[in-house]
Amino acid sequence: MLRTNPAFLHFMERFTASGRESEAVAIKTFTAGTRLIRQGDTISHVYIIREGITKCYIEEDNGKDYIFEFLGKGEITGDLEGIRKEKCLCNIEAITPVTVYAIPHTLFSWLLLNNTEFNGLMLEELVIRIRQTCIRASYQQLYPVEYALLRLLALEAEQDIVIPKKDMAAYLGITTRSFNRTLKELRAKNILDPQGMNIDLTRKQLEEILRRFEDMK
Amino acid sequence: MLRTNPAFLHFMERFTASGRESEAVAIKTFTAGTRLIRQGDTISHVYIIREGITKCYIEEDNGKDYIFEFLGKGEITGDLEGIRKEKCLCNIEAITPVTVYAIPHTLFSWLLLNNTEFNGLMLEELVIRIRQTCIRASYQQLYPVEYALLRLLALEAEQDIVIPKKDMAAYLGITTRSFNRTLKELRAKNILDPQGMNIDLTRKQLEEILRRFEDMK
DNA sequence: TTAAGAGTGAGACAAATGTCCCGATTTATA
DNA sequence: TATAAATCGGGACATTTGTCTCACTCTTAA
Repeated sequence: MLRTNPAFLHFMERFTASGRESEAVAIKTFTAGTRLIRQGDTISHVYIIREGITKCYIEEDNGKDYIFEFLGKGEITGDLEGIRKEKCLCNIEAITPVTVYAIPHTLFSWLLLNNTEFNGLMLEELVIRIRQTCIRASYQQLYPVEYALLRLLALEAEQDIVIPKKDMAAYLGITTRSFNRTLKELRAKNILDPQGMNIDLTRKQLEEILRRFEDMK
Repeated sequence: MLRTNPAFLHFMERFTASGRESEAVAIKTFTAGTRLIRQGDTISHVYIIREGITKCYIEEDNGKDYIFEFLGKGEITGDLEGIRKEKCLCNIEAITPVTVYAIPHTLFSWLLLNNTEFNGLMLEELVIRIRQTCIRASYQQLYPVEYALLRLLALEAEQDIVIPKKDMAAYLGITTRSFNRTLKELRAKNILDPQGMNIDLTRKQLEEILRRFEDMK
């Protein structure tokens, strides 16, 4: 849900500290609500998030949004477009103030080709992304919304972040109305029986979720 | 829908023809219905499809299947597990007789590290896979089934292949009942050949249909 | 302090999808 | 060929999700 990549971040810290080719790397900041990348645009840089949280989403022609992931420290964006020169697939929007390393495509390609460590990190990142995207797509298609919602709440509690309802709904691919309804049903049922839901919830997570329910009242 | 990767296939043809390290590459065959890879297993080889069509799908605990893609010539599978040593994410099942190049993980890793062309092909493949998975997940979540189904039929017609209904439904993440119902509705709207599943439309006609649907909004 | 406006939650209804089941058709087998 | 078994399409109903709307709260500005 909120993905991070400490290894990538660490690499960039070392790389920028070591002068030389790293001069091309700029640091950019974005205020909350700004888009780092706009769907359909052609871009010339890859970003690696140094600080802050963004959402990665597609806007469909019918006006609906689908959020793929929330990206935090060390996550890379614009990489798909850096590898295959195509138009941007998703929007990347800052939901907190964000700082990034901006890497020009030329340097990005050079790193992929000449820096084994960077190349390996990139491969791993892509693999993780595919796995998570597949797991989520399947889960959301084949289980009732109630399950997916509960799982999302658990993740949110676990990572100790707060995501606006609108964004949660967009992440689940449902309307806020459905989101509210399901939330209400979960409350009414006193939720529990996580085992029946096939979700591993710790007592701590459950308590956190319940606490948040109270706040939502 | 049916993905292929001619560049990968071509690489393998050249590679196996050139002796040397390629001795480790074996050719395996599978009859229709057999699984090349079983979800949850630990594997030691990566496969590149030389001939035939497979389906790549997750089986959820509730017994439902979700098909991600149909994979044909030149597509690679087991690569995620070759890059990060994890248990298999998906099942890969032959739906026609299939022949593959079986590459041991040791050689696969070696190629990634030492063969720039192979590394590049792998990166591109992963990028394409992410793009397609994202586009589809979003589309299927945010548009009515009718749209997704029609699009699927168009793809099927375009690629001139026949996919069993059960698999089509699993690809769309719906039941066969829903699939049949939607099909019937499309027919009632004179969108499809009333004969049944066999689509008798040219590419051009299908495009016209899609355009009309856009207008219907 | 009040009034207009934005944002939010939920009721009522509509539409979409799943579940259960039966009868028709096809396939397999004696 | 005849009969049993399996498969398939679709009707009827239940459940889920979306749409529209309104009432309520919370600002903000006069």
